[in-house]
Amino acid sequence: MKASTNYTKAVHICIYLNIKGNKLINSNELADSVKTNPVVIRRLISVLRQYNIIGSIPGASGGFFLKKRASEISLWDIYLATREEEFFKKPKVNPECVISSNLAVLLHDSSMAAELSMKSELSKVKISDLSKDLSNILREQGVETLSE
Amino acid sequence: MKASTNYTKAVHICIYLNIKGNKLINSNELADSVKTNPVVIRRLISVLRQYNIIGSIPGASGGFFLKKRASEISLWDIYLATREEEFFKKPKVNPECVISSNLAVLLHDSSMAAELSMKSELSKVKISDLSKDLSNILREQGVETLSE
DNA sequence: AAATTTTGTAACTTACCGAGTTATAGTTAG
DNA sequence: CTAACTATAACTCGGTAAGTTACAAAATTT
Repeated sequence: MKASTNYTKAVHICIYLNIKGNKLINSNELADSVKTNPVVIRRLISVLRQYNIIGSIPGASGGFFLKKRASEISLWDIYLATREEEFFKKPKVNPECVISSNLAVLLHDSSMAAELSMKSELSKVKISDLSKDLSNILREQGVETLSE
Repeated sequence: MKASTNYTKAVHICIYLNIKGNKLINSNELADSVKTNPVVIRRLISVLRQYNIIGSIPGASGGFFLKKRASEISLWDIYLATREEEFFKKPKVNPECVISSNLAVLLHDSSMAAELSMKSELSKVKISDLSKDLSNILREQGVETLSE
């Protein structure tokens, strides 16, 4: 499996946009929240845009917004958008070894099945659910400020 | 998800040991097959040993062997042994952001569920199955030499 | 329409970490 | 006792995710 924090960052961004409502949020504000660089945000969002999860408006007072309702964006959607090409990363093939040169084929089916099995679980959870969960956590913590 | 080729390498090693039968195989031979360094092999096997998948015998004419029958080692066993601590890698927490500081909690349940959902799929496939699949592939390719 | 604010992206740099290497202590066979 | 191994610590190397700089393009503001 390929390393990446993109999944987690993408969830963060979606919850942020959801909480802020219908306002356009720019990459600077998102970068502050995620504590990273605005370019990193724009790069990640350019992928999420291809998957129709986030929309963007360029130009002065432009910014980003959820392209779908939060109840229509699942963790599986975000997983699909941010996942790496290969589920299990393969080491370089040793052509002199019959095992090595056939490993990808040998593992293909089970890898696909394993990845697909996550779909049913991750599809259950929507961004709207997580926003709600967050509200509850903050209420328990005595924090009242969520949106402003 | 954390990057690592350990899962694939571990499967390779197990198939290799299985095909070679009851002989002890040393880290040099395994390293040649996987095309890596003997230390890399020993490091990986030291983990697999903790999970009772592979055994080792030190000293002259020592080496490695499958600790269980190939039909009792599933891909899930190997996944468990070689997986990284966290299913989805988290970026560093921004304590000033209520989303960031609660993300791990928010995503915990669905991450666990997703990972566990793979169990049923990966448990189905045993090292003995893969060895058999490999034999079939090689037979189709007209290659006769598997063990020696 | 000029100035300003923002996205989009390419190109470069930095930092981290998996992988590879070196070195050495410990273990067993012969 | 020596040779052939494993076990593991400590170090280096290299690839790549992340961060940065730069600037073109787009839209708003004045």
